[in-house]
Amino acid sequence: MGKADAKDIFLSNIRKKGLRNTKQREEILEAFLSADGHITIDDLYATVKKRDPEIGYATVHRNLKLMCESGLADEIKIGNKKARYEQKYGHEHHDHLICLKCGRFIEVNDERIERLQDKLAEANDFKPMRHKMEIYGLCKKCR
Amino acid sequence: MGKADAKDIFLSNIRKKGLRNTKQREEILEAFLSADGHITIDDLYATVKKRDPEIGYATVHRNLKLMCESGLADEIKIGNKKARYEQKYGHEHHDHLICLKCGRFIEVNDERIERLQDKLAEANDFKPMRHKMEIYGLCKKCR
DNA sequence: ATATTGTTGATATTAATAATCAATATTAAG
DNA sequence: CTTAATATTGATTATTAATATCAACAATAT
Repeated sequence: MGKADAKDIFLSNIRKKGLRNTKQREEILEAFLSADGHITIDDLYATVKKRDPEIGYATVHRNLKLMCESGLADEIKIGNKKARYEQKYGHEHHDHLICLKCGRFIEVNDERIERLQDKLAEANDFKPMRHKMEIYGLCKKCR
Repeated sequence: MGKADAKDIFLSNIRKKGLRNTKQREEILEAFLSADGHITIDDLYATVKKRDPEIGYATVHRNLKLMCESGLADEIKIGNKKARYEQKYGHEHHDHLICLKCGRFIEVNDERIERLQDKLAEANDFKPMRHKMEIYGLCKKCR
């Protein structure tokens, strides 16, 4: 579950689509895998820019989308705010508690809830594929 | 839980904010309370326009937001799609199963999940205020 | 080497939402 | 009823985030 594995996955997905590898692609991937938390495209762009000031915003945008398609990144959209991205490969599924005051994202997971969600879907003749659960409120520091 | 009550709540909230009532406001509220399901601003605008072609889009937009603030309407944002609004007053809290193929929204509720969500928040020293749970997949017809 | 075709980076476009503002309507006060 | 104060409307413009466009360039296969 190291960075190397994630890179391999990305590369093989790229190839599968008939796409090519480039130094920009590698730099952006490397930067994303080194980042943690829930970052925006702007955050990643700023990081990448430090290493290579020649890289453009569009390239970061495109490649982040590509990482999502490859299963390495996950997009989180809250209202009309900018989308945030988190690592997916080697990270367990989780949901979020989101502080309305400081904006902090707390990652949580509850197996019982997960099971009940599946049952709930089943009871409605619905085939669940993914889900999103966000609890908004006040975190430890802000309550 | 009739329409009249909802209107009273809206009116009193309006007044509390030092705002005024207008015929447009009443028409838009009436149209919203008569609509059902998960409608967009455009949907509501079209309905209102039939009764009174003079009413502008901005007015519908503003007043729908005002209904949200008054607790009569709830906004549902899915990705970058247009926001949808549903009635809140006199309607139980519920979550959604969303079909990825036909776009259908199925309203669901599970008390056990609700309780576990509260416990989950509590276990993280988090004060929950509202939450969103959406399960994406394929509905009965599309699976 | 060279032809092919995907990639990049600057910029333009799209789409949803919200802000602006002059004309108008509502409300309270005299 | 009249008037002053101020909120509302509706057309338009501005803002914001996300994505598309395209000429110059780079990666790949032959």
